[in-house]
Amino acid sequence: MEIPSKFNPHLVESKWYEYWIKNKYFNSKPDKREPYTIVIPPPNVTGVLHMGHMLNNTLQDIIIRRARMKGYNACWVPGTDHASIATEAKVVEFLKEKGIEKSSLSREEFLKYAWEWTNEYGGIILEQLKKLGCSCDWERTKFTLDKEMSESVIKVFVDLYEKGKIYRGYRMINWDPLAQTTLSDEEVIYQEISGNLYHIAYQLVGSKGKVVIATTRPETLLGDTAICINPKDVRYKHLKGKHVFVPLSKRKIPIIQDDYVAMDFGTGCLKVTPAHDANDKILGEKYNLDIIDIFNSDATLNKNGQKYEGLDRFVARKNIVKDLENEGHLVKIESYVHKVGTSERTKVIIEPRLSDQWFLKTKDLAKPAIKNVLESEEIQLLPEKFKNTYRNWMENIRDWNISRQLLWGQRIPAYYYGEGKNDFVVAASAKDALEKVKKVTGNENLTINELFQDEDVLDTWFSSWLWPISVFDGIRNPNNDDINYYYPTQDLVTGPDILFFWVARMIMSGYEFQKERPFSKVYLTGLVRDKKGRKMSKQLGNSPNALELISRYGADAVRVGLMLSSAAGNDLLFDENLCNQGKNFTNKVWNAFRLINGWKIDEKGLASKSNEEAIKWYDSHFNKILKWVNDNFDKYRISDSLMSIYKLIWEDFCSWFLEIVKPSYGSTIDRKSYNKILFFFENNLRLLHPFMPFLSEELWHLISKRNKENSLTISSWPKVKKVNKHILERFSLTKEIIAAIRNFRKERKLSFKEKIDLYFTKGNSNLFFEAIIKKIGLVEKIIFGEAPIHQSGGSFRVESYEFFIPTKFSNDKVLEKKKLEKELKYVKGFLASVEGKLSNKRFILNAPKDVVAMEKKKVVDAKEKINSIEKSLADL
RNA sequence: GGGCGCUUAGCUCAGUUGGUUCAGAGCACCUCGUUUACACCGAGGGGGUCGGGGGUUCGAAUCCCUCAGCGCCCACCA
Repeated sequence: MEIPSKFNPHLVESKWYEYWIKNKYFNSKPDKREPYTIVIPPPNVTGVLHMGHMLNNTLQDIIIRRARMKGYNACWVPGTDHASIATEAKVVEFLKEKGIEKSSLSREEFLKYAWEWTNEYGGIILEQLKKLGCSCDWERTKFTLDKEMSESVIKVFVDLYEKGKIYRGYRMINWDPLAQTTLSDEEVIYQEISGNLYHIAYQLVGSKGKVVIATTRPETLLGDTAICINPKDVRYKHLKGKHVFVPLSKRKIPIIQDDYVAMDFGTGCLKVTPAHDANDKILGEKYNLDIIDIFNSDATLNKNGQKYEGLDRFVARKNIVKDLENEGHLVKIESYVHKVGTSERTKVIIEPRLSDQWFLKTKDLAKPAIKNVLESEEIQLLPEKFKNTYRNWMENIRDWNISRQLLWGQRIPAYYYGEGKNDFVVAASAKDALEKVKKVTGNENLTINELFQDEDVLDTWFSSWLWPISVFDGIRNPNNDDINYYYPTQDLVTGPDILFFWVARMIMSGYEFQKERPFSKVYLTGLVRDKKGRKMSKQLGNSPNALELISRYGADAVRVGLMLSSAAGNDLLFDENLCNQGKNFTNKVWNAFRLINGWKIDEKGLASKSNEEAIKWYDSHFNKILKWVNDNFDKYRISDSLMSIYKLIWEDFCSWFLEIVKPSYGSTIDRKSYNKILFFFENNLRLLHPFMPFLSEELWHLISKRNKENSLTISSWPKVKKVNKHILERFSLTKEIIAAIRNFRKERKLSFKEKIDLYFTKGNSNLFFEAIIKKIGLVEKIIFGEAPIHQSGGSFRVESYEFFIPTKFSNDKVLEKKKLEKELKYVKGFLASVEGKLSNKRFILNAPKDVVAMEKKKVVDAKEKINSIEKSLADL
């Protein structure tokens, strides 16, 4: 059988993925086994795979594949999120290209287009996850706008409303003028911009005096309904009770006093615009000021904007500033850096706006979510540092604005029946609503057509906060088999950027609706950045195409590349070199197989001594590493786990073990050793499988013919067996001796092919593996006893043992002398420092006994070594 | 403005309660090697005193203080 020297991922990836799917290895049904559940953070239905997804989903796949191998009933639920604002924006754009304006469509027409679009372009990302090798139970795929999912959302809304936790309020909200919707506070990103602070003079009514205020938003003066000063401000005592004219307008507005105004900022006078600033709104309520809204929903000025009506807010600002200047109102313009809220989705500057919105009270919901993360640690955040961030947000949580002025989403189930603002009922369906309205109004003749459902839809997060419950239909159908079996889930793997949007809210909903935590561990990944540390973004064009990466390096290599340096919570500086390292590794493993596969087996032959020794060692060593790997997995130190496996296979298995057991040219290997080697190789593949599912599965089947029940995907994770410490110590000394021999050859320019004799001046063969040293070190004879000092040659020391190798070179003595002297100097210095420590009485008195004993042993060892070196020097 | 975190080899990072093997790993680098698994390889090697300063201690990368730099989260100062 000819096997190419390079692993070709393209030939195996789709083959095995189809095989896994065909055999339903990823599918899960409740059974007697213990469940291990992960719900995917549903990507945006219109999204395409990017590096963040790759990182995130590789981690989940590693965790779930290992759980599956460990015998759990592993269930990874995939799905997508309707992402109302982002998707709607895409659909709007798409329609625009076809010449259709959203405003020209009815709700039904728009939704029809949106669904068509979603069905055509949505869900691509799930197909891409398959390319990565993700072992999701695809039969459980959910979409947050699926009928059942939406019904759950509506049920929860009605439920919370009836509990009095949802209310309608006329509030100052964050308005996105581009998307034409409100945003929750969390969706607003504050960005520092350099703007101007305009100092504007307002003319006092009935006097010649002026009042100068400072503002960053001069255009809003058209909505001013007061000027406010601090009552303690002596500079402005004379203004009390006066009025001013609003510049560019004939309106008179009062001067009010409130200690909210900071005397040391700006001029100490504040213009008050209750319609366009949250704090001004508070002042407005306190002093019963008028509210003048000057903006349309797209942030152009409305009729209150007078002659500026129809202009965009920023155009209006320019014009107004110019006019203020012309009319002598503009005192000065200072450049000023301040923070401005922008929309997370559309990036435009947020406009504070007063409007009717739906809110969810969160204070009570937050209580169990605080307690169980911060106190009982029923839910653990990894890494722990995020607990602080979480606390900070949770303890200052504000009510959640859950309504959005969009079409793509679950429509708010509030039905209006009258003219009044509060003439509405909340019900799961129009039919239920009608019944409720009849009850409320006593009007039995009402029909459904007379009810008007609220135009708004719910925030997307109001459906995704139910995700761990709703994917198992636990809201509509409590106590069904799935929810009882799979909930609570085990791990959630996601980015810290949605800790509040999503994670915290899932925790709240979990305790509220399921009375139980939604998951026990939250693994927060870092951001994927480029190697210069910049965020990956479309604008910068620094994000590699994920699929292209997979096709270039192979999925396994990319997975390994991503995992090689990604501790939880740490940003990952992604460099394609990492993929290359992953690819090299796949090739290394591949070639290890080729090597073993090429050996001729002697069915009757006996195992050589070196084979026996090597097998004993690898058996113990593997278990030592396995334990370490398991520990790291348990601590969610996934990249450390991988690194241990990487070194185990590359260094220990390939560079040491295989080199030892490799039959010399033309000879054979005995059956017993060979079987052991295959057994070890298989165990290596088991450890590798969560990280490199394709390569490992391919090799698993190449090693021997397997039936369906024997796929690596559903095989078992190795159990830790006993480790023989003595054997490990012997091998470690063996390695050191071999390294010393190699060094010796290199120093003396002695060929690596030439056999040597090795004198071991004391001790016995129990200290190391003789046969291995002979084979790997190319040693003809190992002689226990005094070195033949009359011969030319050289000595070396490993730990406190001394070795001697005779050579034919006459110049060896010079070399040897130099080397010995150098070594002597070092050991003497070392001895001096240890003795210094020991002569310190306080050290002897205070340090633990074993530490002191250790130091004393160091002295003895060092002295012995000095003796040995001095003797060698004398003998030269 | 408040809170949190980080600063260890050229790069990315480990260093659990201060004390054997505490100064480590991977990559990169240098030297040597056409050994029939792999040059996407093998063998060997150099490199940091742990951001600066101060302190506690017999002993500190590890604890405390301070300074500097970086990052994150929260917050309405116009």
